[in-house]
Amino acid sequence: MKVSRRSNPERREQSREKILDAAESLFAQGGFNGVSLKDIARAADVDTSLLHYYFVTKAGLFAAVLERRSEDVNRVRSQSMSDYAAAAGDQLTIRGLLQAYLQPTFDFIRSGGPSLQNYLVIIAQMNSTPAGQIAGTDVSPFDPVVQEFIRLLARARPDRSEAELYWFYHMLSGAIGLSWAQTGRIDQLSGGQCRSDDFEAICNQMVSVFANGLDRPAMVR
Amino acid sequence: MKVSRRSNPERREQSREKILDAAESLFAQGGFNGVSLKDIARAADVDTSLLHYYFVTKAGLFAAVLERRSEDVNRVRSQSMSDYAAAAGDQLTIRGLLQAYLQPTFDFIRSGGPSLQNYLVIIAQMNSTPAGQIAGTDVSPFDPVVQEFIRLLARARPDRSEAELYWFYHMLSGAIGLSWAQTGRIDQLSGGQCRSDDFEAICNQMVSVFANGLDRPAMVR
DNA sequence: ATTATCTATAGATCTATAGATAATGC
DNA sequence: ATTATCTATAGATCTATAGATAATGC
Repeated sequence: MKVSRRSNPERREQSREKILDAAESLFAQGGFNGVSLKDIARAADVDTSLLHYYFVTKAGLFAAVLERRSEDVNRVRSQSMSDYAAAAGDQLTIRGLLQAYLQPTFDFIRSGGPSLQNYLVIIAQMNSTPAGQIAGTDVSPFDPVVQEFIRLLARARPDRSEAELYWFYHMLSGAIGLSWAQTGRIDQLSGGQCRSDDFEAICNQMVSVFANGLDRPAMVR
Repeated sequence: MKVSRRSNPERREQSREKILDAAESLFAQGGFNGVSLKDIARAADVDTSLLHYYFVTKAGLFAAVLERRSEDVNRVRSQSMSDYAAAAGDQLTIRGLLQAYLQPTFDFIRSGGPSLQNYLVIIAQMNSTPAGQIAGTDVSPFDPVVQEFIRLLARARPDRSEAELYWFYHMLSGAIGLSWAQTGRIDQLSGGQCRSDDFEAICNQMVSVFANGLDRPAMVR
């Protein structure tokens, strides 16, 4: 009956992933404090002590969940933006930039499956959570890419102040976060005309509204 | 030493408020599951059992916190919108509507003190939380006012589809929620050029960007 | 007499650890 | 020999309740 014979690195990797998947899914549903290690262990079909063996503490496990996917998202975004910046040269437009910033992320979500979606639900919740509510997870791993985005915005619209551009990002970020959170609220409000998981529509609408939002001269009456 | 002599209704009211204030503040900081009844009791300077006496369960206390201020916010918004609608008649503009929807809320926040701000932090967190994460608090008390807002948007822009307007609200709602949450993230990103508690700036920027966002014809290339 | 408040505690659950067992390494 | 996994349990904490005490009501 000993069909397994997985190597130790294999066992380690597979167990870690199994635990991270379960944790990701449950943290997305219940938040950091709404889920117990026992819940996660049960979902991953291992014992609680194994979570401690690999991740030491609950906060360590949560941090590992966040770490696992942040690089991928950053890479996709960063790549798309620098491609666009290179192609556009001096002809940067807000619309083009927004498209380059948003499109690949939403494409990535759709192709990334439920794990990535759970990850983004967690990110979305953290995004609207006062810093320091969850121990040791205050810094945003996306900051460098965001700063690059804002630098490019400034190149496309040199007439706007930095503060205006940061506020613009603040609003955009709110809209993105709410979209990632997939709360189903807009589905209910609209009586089914909009669906929280219709990322293509969200992305198009977002590009359109925010591009227009910044394209006009500042403070038009 | 018996200086007190407060009537029973007074004692009841004052105790309830004291507990609700403490709960509001702590729930805002830690979320529903990040705070214990003992924490709240300590902050309110009463015993845990008194929380059960007045609110029966933890979920009941949370619901009471939400209930206490929702009417005020709704009234202020509703009033401002109908005033504007009456004054503008057939000349509704997106900018005017946004102003009417956003301005009084943000004014209210500034004049409302820390309790109202704590309340809105909680609302903001719930807004980007999957429905049903916290027991018995799935319905949004703001829905009727939101629907009224969207009806007026449709009157101002009859060329837009309902779905577009709902998506527009979705984005606006994300931006509002993130602002209420006061996470301090934009402060850090902008190196202090923007402040999460500068509600006047937020409101102005929001009116400007979102008004332009919808003012142009749909799907301009 | 009734309402508000506190004391004491049950019963469940939660994170974390020590130490045993099972599998792989070579 | 080393690494992965499980058993068993400590110690803390959490929600909730039963029942006693203190204050107000009239």
